[in-house]
Amino acid sequence: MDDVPLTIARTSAGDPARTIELLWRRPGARPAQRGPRQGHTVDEVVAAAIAVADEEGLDATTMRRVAQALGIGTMSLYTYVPGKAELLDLMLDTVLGQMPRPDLADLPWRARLEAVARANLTLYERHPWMLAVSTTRPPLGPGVLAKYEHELRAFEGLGLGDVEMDAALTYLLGFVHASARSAADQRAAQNDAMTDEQWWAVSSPLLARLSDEAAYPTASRVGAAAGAAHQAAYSADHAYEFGLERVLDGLQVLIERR
Amino acid sequence: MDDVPLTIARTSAGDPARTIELLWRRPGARPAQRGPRQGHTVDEVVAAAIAVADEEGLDATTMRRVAQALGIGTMSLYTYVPGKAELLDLMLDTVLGQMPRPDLADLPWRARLEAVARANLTLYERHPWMLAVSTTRPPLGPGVLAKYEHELRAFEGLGLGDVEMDAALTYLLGFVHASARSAADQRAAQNDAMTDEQWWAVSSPLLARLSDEAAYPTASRVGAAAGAAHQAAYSADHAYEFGLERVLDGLQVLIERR
DNA sequence: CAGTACATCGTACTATGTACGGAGTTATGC
DNA sequence: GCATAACTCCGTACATAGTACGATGTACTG
Repeated sequence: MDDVPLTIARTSAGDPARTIELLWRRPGARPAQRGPRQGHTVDEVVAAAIAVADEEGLDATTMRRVAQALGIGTMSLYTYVPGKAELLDLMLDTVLGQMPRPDLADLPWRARLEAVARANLTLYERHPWMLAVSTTRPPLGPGVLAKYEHELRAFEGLGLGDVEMDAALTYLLGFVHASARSAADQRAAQNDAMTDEQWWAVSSPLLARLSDEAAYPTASRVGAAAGAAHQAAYSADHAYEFGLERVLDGLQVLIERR
Repeated sequence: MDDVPLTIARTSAGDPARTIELLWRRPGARPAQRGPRQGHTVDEVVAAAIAVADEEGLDATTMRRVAQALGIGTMSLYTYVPGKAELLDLMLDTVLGQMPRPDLADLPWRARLEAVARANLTLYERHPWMLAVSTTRPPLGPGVLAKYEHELRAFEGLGLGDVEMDAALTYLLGFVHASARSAADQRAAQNDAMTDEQWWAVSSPLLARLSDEAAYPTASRVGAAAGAAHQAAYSADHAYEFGLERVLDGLQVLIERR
């Protein structure tokens, strides 16, 4: 505990110290002593940014847009956060901190892991913009740490070593992230539904190619079946359940070796 | 085969027909009949863009930068591709099309899947910018289709149904993607290595918080172990191997039920 | 009261994608 | 041969987004 090389990574190209300082800010912290009082708090800024991102997506979440939501000038925003990247870090940490964290201790391990996975999937559904954030390791803010603590607990008592616990959690969360991406893409594709004639306009060169060469027998067959499945409401959640079973079975093999 | 609802999704907000047309362009296709001949081909444009992205990252791969690499004016680029999003689609399809596709038929199924996974991981290592592309389903170009065909073949003979094959492949590729992201983040963090005094400046508020509250017992313990592991060269490939074993074990449980 | 700290925010700059139209080149049809 | 149309190249200008910089106003300190 006295030499904790907890990995510190950040999306921000700014000052790491300032990012951490903001992440771990306290409500009663010593405010500025002179000059006018700020009209908002960092919490309010972050909340406004999250609301805009949830409602309009990350592309629309510009400094101008967030400032507008708060009723302040764009450049005023920079008195709260040093830059956009830091704002993103704060947004991420905040939504992670807001996740429900029920006590899972009495559940069997598979149910615990399922609960963790489901909570993460729900998080992505509620905040789709998170998928557009590229880092797997945000800065170590209170939300990140509380989440990590809670989720690691789901792996306790399974006979895994510390590094294995981290790796197993990473594995589970990686799967959920991939599922969330896939589901989001599918929703986007459905929202872009094409008319039949548009579809034919797009597809005719493709179909010609497929017919000419029969170069893709397996892909044609499987793709057709998968495509048909994807038109049904079945798809995203079923794919998730399939994958989660694979994930849990894979972990079960490991756990039963202990 | 006569009503192939192959899912068509795209990163482009442009004309889907034009995207597909470009993806499936042929070298000997009928060129323009009038006006000066183009100085480059679409292939050359895409190759230049890939080279820039590989070398400098996706953020640096601006239309201006690609045009400069080709020695043409920025706006000339638009006579080859309608926009940046389409260029991205073309880049993606091209690198997928360039993947080696050895015949895996004589290998046992786990080795086949390992080969598929490793090829995908290598692809991300060679083209890290791919991680910044958000879609799980690029447009159906020749590269995407050839890759899909090749990879599905690795799942043949395992007793899986068509939809299951697609889901299993999705599951495997999702894992690889997550691993690639994690490895890339780690490389980035190492390249950002902080001096000891920078580290203390950043970490002291964090350590104070951890010490004050002992609120994160598991996270502290596991995070320390995982952090230490991550400082070693061990980490990324070991995490990948750990996860791949889980993936394969999880699939094995399924396959052995058939 | 003068000086300092601090909040607000307009202006201007950099960077990026691309609409638009001018200039030049090549083919077609009369 | 010429007018017209198709086509390539590309400069200019515009919209958008992040943010540096400094002017203005407010509140505290000695």
